[in-house]
Amino acid sequence: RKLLTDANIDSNIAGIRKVFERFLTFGEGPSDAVIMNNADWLDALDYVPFLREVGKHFTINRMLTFDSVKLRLEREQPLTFLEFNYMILQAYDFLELSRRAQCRLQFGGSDQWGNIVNGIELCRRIDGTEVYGLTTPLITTADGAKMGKTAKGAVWLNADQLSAYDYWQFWRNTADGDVGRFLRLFTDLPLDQIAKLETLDGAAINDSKIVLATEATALLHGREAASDAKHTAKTTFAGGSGENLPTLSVDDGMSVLAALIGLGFCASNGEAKRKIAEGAVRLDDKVVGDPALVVTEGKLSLGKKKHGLLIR
RNA sequence: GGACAGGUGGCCGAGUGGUUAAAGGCAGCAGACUGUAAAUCUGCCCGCGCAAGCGUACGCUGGUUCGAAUCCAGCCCUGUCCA
Repeated sequence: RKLLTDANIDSNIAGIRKVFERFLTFGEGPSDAVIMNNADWLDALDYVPFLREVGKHFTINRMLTFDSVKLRLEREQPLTFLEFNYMILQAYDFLELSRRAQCRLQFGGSDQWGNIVNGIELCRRIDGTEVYGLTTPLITTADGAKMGKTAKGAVWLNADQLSAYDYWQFWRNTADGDVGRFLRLFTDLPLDQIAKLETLDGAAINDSKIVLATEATALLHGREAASDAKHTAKTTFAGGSGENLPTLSVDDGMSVLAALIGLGFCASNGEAKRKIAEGAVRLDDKVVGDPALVVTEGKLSLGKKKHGLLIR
């Protein structure tokens, strides 16, 4: 595991906060959310007192039984003492959170189960407080892959990394078999409505995917951005040019290659040329065959899904 | 500190002097088929160039050689075992 610098950590905290602000209210009110930094207590720890007060509650025997440790050892992969301690520190975090902020529930992916359970035990043993854990299964797609990959890499929640339109497209391209499950997990729609949506099959399931995309996008980016994305997709895929597509203002004499790069569709001239040779590039729905073509304005497309507007 | 093994393209992994911009797999992109799905098939997959070609690249720095990912030296890092 890579060690992060303080500056990295600060920017990560800021990024996480930005995303969570979509869903939570941060502030001073009784039910408002707070972000706490475990460096506040971990940095101040004295090793020996920590071992005496916290370390005595952990047996190696028990730590070795947790999957995170057991699997590493079974595979004969190295596990440093630093990493081995991670479980104890996360348990201690729960204790501190329960003390400082009356935190009672720790929520995480199922891979965090061991860490969470250890925190629960520690709170009970040291303070006698009763705290709880809740884990969710790791979400995989119908074909068994971990979620988190999309056409452009990770599914970023931050709009700077992935626009609302691209986020909408991610959900729009959900595999058929995932639609019902994802509607339940990632939207707030009533369950009876979801039950209806997931009975659609064949081409009709596309309507369910549009609902999924719009609802999921509305939660993260707002209802308006979701509607815009839906509208853009509709006009774009119906053959017209949606007005919310990424745009690029073209300079005089700009080549189609430069335009493809400018829109972020291709990483290099070489890639852009290859795509043209493959017949993947279209300008106003007409295939572009000449890499030297000078573009002025219109809708530039790479493949079926990537579209951008060229403006003067 | 010692012995051994290893560090190759986003990842895994082959390659032990020229035919190596580097096998194969995964991931990714595109084309066909479709429903903006899945599966399948096909092509692509370091950069620049229309091209011939050029430039970079196999942990780092030097060296040997006409020629090095491949050989040599030193260093750094990782792992296993010993102290």
